Amino acid sequence: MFFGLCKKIYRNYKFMNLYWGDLRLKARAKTIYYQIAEDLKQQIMTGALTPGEMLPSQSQIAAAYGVALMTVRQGLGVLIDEGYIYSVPGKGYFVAEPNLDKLVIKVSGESFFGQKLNITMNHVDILAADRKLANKLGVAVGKTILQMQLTLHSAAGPVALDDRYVPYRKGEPLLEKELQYAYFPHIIARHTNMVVARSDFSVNAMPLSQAEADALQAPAGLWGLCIEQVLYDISGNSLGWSRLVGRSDRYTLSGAAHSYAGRL
Amino acid sequence: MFFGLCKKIYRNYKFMNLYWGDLRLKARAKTIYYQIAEDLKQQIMTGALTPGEMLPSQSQIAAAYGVALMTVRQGLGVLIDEGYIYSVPGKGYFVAEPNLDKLVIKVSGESFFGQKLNITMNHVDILAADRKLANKLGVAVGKTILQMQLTLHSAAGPVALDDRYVPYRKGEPLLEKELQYAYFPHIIARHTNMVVARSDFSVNAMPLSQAEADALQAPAGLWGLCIEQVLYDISGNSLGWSRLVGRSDRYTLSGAAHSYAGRL
DNA sequence: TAGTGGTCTAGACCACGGA
DNA sequence: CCGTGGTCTAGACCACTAA
Repeated sequence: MFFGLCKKIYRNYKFMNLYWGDLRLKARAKTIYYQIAEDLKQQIMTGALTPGEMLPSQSQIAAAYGVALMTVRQGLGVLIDEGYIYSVPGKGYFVAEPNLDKLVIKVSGESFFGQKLNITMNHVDILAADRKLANKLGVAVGKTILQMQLTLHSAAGPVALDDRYVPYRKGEPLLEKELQYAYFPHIIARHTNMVVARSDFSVNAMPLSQAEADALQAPAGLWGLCIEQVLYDISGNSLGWSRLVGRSDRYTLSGAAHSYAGRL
Repeated sequence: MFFGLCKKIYRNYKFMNLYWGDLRLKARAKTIYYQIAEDLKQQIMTGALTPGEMLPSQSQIAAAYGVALMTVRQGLGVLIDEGYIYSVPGKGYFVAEPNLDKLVIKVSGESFFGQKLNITMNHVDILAADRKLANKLGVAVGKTILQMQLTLHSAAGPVALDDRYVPYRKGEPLLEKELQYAYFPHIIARHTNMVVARSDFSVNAMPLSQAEADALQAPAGLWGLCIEQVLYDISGNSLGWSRLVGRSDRYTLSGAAHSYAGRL
C-alpha cells in the first residue's frame, strides 16, 4: 500500500554526475534520503497518508528502498524538520495535524511594510526614566535613557513615527552610522555588545496625538497602527523599547502562516 | 580554545539509568550529541563564539569528545535546527547572525487574543459572489458562497465581529459542530477534505462601519483592528476568506520574535 | 517477547574550497 | 593537494510500547 512504484534503484545516483555546480538544493534533490522524504511528503499532501496515521516503520522503508536504516532516518528527519510528521518512541512515526495558528510577519530593515522607506532622524535626547519608562525598560526610575525619534517616509509622504528608548551605557556612544538601520533590533545589536535574544511586541489601533498627527500630516480623525516592541537579552534583561505609530492609510502589516511549518 | 573542560567522559552514560520514565527531554538531555550541542550553544550565547565565526571542524570536535563523526553531526544538526549555526560545504560550520525580523503571533482557537472568548453565530447565508468576493476567493463572479458572521465576546461585552466566506461545495453541509471552532482555519479543515496549506493575512486599523459599531456597542469614533485572512490549499487555490474587525480598546495582537529561531 | 524508534560506531566515498 | 562538510553502510545496544 505504501510503496507501489517506489522501489526504483536510487542507488546508482553514485555513478551519475549530479552535483550541478553551484546550487546546493539541486544536489540534495537527488539524494536517496531526500527522495524518501519527497515520496512520503507527496503521500501526505495528496491524502494517501492522513493526519494521525502511522507511517511504515524505519525498517519497512529501508527494505522497500533497499537502503540502510540511517539513510531512512535522515529522510524522516527532513519531514520532522518541516513539521509534516512527528515520532513516538516505541510506537512509530505519525502524520502531524495541519494547523495555521502561527502568523509570521517578516520585517527586514530594508522593507518594513512591504515598501522601501526612507528614514529621517528627528532628534536624539538624553532623559531620566519616569515611572512608565522605567517599567518598560526594567530599570530604576531616574535612570539615564537615550531617546531617539525618527520618521519613516515613502514617496507619498510620512508613513510612521518611531520613538525608541535605550538605557544609556557609559562609553558606548550611539554612532551616526548605527542610526541608519531602519529596524530597531538592528541598532541595538550594533550598539550594545549584548546578544538580543528575544523581543515581545504588540499591535493595535491607536488614536493619533496632536503631535503625531502634525508630524505625519495626517487627515483629521485618522487613527494609527501602533507597534510596540521590547527587546531582551538571554537573561531577560530589557535592552530597549520601541513604539512605532503609523498612518493606517499608508501601510498595513502582512504576513503568512503555514500548516506544516519548518524552521523560521 | 574551543574545548577547555569539555573532555569529560560522556560515554559512560550507557551505564547509567537515564531514561527517567515519561519525560523525553530529560532522556535527551544526557545524550552525547545533546551535550555537544549544549556546549557549543553556551559558547555562542556567552560570546565565546561570535556571529560569523567558524566552528571547529567535525573531526576536531569528534576527537575532542572521543566520539564518532556521525554523533558530532547529530549534535551540529540540533544547532542548525535551532538556527544557531549554518554550514558551508567544503568550508565549515559558522555561527549565524542573530536577527529579530520574524514576528510570530500565536492564535489558537482557545485564546484568540490572549483571553477566553465566547462565540455567537449571528447568521449563515448563501449568496452569489460579487466582483470583490470572487477576486478574494479566486472563483468566478456569481459563484455560490457560504457566508457566516459571528461575534466574539468576553465578559466585558462584544470584542470582535468575524465575517467568513467559503465557496459552497455540494454535498458538504456545514455542521453545527464545526461552527463552534473559533479559529477560521479550523472550520475549513473540518469542513472540506482539503489540506489547508497556507494562509496570507494582513492587519490594519479601520474605521468601524455603522453596522459594526452597533454590533460591537462601540463608543462613537472608535476605530477597529482588522485582520483579513485568506486560506489556500497546496495548489494555491483559495479555500476561504475571513475578515475580523474588533474593538481596539478590548484587545491587542501580541507575539514574540526570537533571534535564533527554531521550528515554529 | 517482538517490534518500534533513539543513539552510536568505525569505517567508506563523494563534491567543494582554498592553498 | 588536503581539509572540509555531505552522504551512506552494516552492524550494535538501548529504552519504550503493546500484545
